[in-house]
Amino acid sequence: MITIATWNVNSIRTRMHAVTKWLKETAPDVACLQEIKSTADTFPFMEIEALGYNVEICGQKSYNGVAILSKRPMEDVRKGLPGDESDEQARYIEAVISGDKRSFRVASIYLPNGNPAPGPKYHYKLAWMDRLKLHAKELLKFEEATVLAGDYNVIPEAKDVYDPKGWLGEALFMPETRAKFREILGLGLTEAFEQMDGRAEQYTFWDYQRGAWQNNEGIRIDHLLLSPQAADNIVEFKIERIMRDGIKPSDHVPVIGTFDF
DNA sequence: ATGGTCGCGTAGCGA
Repeated sequence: MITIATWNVNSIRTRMHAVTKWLKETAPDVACLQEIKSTADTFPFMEIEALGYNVEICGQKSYNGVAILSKRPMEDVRKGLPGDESDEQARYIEAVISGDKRSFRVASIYLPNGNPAPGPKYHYKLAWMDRLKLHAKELLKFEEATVLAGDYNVIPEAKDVYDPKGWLGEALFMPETRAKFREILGLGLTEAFEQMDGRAEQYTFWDYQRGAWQNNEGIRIDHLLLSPQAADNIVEFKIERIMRDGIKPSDHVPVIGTFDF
């Protein structure tokens, strides 16, 4: 079995206490991280490698930045989302990893927030989603197991937000955003979340402000999107809600899929 | 009540 996690850590250096504890206890085979807010010269490679992980990053100073940590070697590492050579924001990295039964491709995605909407930031978000759609379409042609993991900054449905009416004007929940997300799914991807026995609400983010965590005012924006070959082999899906507690938590919690790869 | 909290980096922006 292979466990693949996605977690927006909101700065790798500030989060190292929680990250090292998590890598020891949860010990995912693959961890896709977002918002590392570091470049290679400030990323804590040594500490993470000492825990048995190979590390690949697409870094940026102060903002954004994504990484893939993998217990197994990574091949065909690609940094940056294709489709716009002028885009300098570090929001995409992918790699191919061998499981016991088959190899799989995994991506760590930090989709733009897009607020305020409308405006240039929202335009950038939608354009970025168009590029992701094009790239996902290319990846699906391989007909291989593919897991597109990350902070999508998309609330798919009303059930995924504590106050749907209050969020209608937000870039994360606007009809055009959700329609674009559905377009991407429409290529033939499925959400790993659909594997859950969906009783209670299942949020992945709670704002630091206004006691959002204490009041369970959360949203579900961290997703695992699966190619058919990955969806056929998922055996478990978990949201590590408990990670929102503790010392200096990220505002996001890890989301983890287990695959028979 | 136009607030509140983080992180980066040391002012003010991004989320």
